[in-house]
Amino acid sequence: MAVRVRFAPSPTGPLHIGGVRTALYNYLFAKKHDGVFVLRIEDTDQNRYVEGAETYIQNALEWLGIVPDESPSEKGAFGPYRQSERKDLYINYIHRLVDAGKAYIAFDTPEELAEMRSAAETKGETFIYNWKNRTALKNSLSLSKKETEALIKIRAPHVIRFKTFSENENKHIKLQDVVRGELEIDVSLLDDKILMKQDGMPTYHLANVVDDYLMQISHVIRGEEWLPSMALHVLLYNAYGWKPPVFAHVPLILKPTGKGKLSKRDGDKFGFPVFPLQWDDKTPGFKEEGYLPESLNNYLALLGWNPGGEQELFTINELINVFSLEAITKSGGRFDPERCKWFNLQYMQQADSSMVAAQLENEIKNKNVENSVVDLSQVAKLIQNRLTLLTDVWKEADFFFIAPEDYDEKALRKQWKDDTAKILTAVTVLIGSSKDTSADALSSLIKDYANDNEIGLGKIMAPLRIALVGSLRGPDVFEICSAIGIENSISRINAAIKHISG
RNA sequence: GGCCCGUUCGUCUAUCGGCUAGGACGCCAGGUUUUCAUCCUGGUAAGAGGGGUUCGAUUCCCCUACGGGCUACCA
Repeated sequence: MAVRVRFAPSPTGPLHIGGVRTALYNYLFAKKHDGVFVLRIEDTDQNRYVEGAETYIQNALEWLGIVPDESPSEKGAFGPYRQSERKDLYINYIHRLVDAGKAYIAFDTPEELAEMRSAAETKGETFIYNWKNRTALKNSLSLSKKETEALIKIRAPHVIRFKTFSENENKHIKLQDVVRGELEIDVSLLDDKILMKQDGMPTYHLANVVDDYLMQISHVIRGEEWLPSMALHVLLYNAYGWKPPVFAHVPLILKPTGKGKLSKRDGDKFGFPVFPLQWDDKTPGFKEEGYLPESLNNYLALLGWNPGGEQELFTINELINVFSLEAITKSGGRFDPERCKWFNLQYMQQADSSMVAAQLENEIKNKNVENSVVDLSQVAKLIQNRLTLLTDVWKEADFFFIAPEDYDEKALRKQWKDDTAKILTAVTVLIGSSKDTSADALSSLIKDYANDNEIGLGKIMAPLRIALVGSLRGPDVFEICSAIGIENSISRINAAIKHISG
């Protein structure tokens, strides 16, 4: 059987990190089996539709490299891929169920239902619209055919409900889930879910089942929040006489600490992104925070799935190779920002340094910094292995472009001695006369000088660094010297001497 | 409240009845880097509790506890 999977978000906001992982698993599974990965937009709720969300979802998947084979923008043979554009189709399928006596028309208003619910609650009971009370409520099962037709004729607001379970049927059905194994569900406890809303749009449940069937979806890989409705979905497949797909419910991603599902607010609270890309002006995404998509994929893949070995770093192709639904974890996983960062650090170190140079160029442009002497690709190579996030570049390289204006007090107290000014002045003379300005040449020049004059290298290195950088940080001093140029270095040293000693 | 799912170091996880319970993140300690970061080495730390089944249970079953999800004319 050909593998066809789908990722089916609703466009109610930015794609969440949990959604990203679900999409990733679908993608990996599809690619592993030479299958097709479908993106379907589930926009049946017109009230919750958010402008720009669909575009966001597509952009985010593209950034991550989890690109669908079929989607609203990448047409396939099973479109349209937006549920709002498939309305007529659903109506048709819903009426089939009504005609077959497997669904019915209900006239109860939301207010009436809410009232019954709260009435039941005050008695300590739960109101469920199902086989026990459906004949006592206002619907085509309790009303006569004439009454029903009359109501339809005057366009009385109504919904269509699924006759989930009837008294003479088997109460228990068995479900198969790849992740969880066999589940036995008492379907007499289920309610008669609404298939078509008052506005004529189908609900998620109906549209989802019909689309998965029509789009020939072979495996449904989705979040665990759908596990409770799996029985209903299987019942719907049965009602149509369709063979259900294989189901795999993946565990949820939980907050780093505390309780519950990871939410947008957690990102704000703990200072890490929860969306792949920036959504509104306030909330930067993983991209803007300097995470690489490969690293996010790698981290997320391993949060809730594990191939069994001790390997941690996987390219996307390696992930595709070893991915299996059976190896998905059963329990929910906490999102660990620290571990996520560690993965990014690994990928930063392996990245092409031209990416670092490009980022540097952006920063310089954004900050309106003048630069005519410093070679960006040289600096990129010097700082690359010091970066955790791509956006760390400025933090690690600012001093290459901007001379220090003040100097670290603590470092000065410890490292700046009475004779430092004299020694550094000698250093300026030395490097100023050197024809070879490579880091190696400067290094041996200074080391020879220290040797010949019996000056401890420590008396030179730390002050020199302070003079050039402003504090005790950064790559090798001579590399810095060489990168910013001799002229520049000398003027920084003189400025420091003037500022500190005199 | 009802229904469903889950439970191995703080976190992500390995183990598919026989282990001194392995790895990774984090943390701690050393080392390299005459700075800082990276990096290297070592250390820290776990089978929720109680019953069974078995020669033997982290692994299989039951109960309890705890955690999570669902319970909309939302997905």
